Amino acid sequence: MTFDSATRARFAAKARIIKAMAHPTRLFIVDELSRQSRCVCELTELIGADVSTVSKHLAILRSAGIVEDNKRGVQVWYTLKMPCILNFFGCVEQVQKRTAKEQLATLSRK
Amino acid sequence: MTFDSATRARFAAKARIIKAMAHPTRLFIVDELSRQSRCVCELTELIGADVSTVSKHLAILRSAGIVEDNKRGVQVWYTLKMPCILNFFGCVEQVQKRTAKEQLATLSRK
DNA sequence: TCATTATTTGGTAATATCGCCAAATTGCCA
DNA sequence: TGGCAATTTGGCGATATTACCAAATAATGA
Repeated sequence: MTFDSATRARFAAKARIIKAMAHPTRLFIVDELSRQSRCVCELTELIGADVSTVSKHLAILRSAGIVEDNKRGVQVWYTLKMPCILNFFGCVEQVQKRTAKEQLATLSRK
Repeated sequence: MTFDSATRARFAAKARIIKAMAHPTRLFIVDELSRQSRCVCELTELIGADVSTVSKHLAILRSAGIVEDNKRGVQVWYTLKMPCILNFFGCVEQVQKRTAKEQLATLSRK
């Protein structure tokens, strides 16, 4: 397959969604939302960053289509909309385990 | 769960692996390697960027533990080491489909 | 050994991301 | 209506990412 501009655009669209997950704080948010919905104020409390920072992370996840917001009075509650995203964690952990195992092997070989 | 520094480090390590996937060219490489191993020269030809650029993308995937390189003479062949990474695509496509469906619904509602 | 090919590494300019502060917006209730 | 709390938006400086060019490295064969 060639990397022509249509192909490039297709991969760019997918990359945008993956990129939304590619940040420690946003991974934490997804993990947290997999257990329960949370309002911005709760997430901010848990994360310990400025509210505006948390709000922007949520906007990135929302615009990627990964989470959903809904307003209850003055609060905004966020929900994990695409739980299949959690499957990322399993593979990432496999990668980490394998890397750790190989590094051990490399060390003992010296 | 709180976002203390140990937790933060754990999520940062995972984010690093996901970030390695979060680029159109690198997604393309992973997709291509899922079909067959390729040398840098072939990938460069397919992608149509400078060799040094491709080499750096490969270094990112390699240091994340996603691909593996091995030298055959003057060429370096890359292999997909963690095929579970391909599962990302399925979920990403689900996200895209759902987003598309919702946008249609929103349009027709106007 | 010398030239050639494949790949990596160093450097740099352009661009994107991130986190905070300040200000704007929204909904609630006195 | 006025004020307060929750959230988002705008803006900015600091940092990271990306792509290219040039130069270094490595393996091959003449």
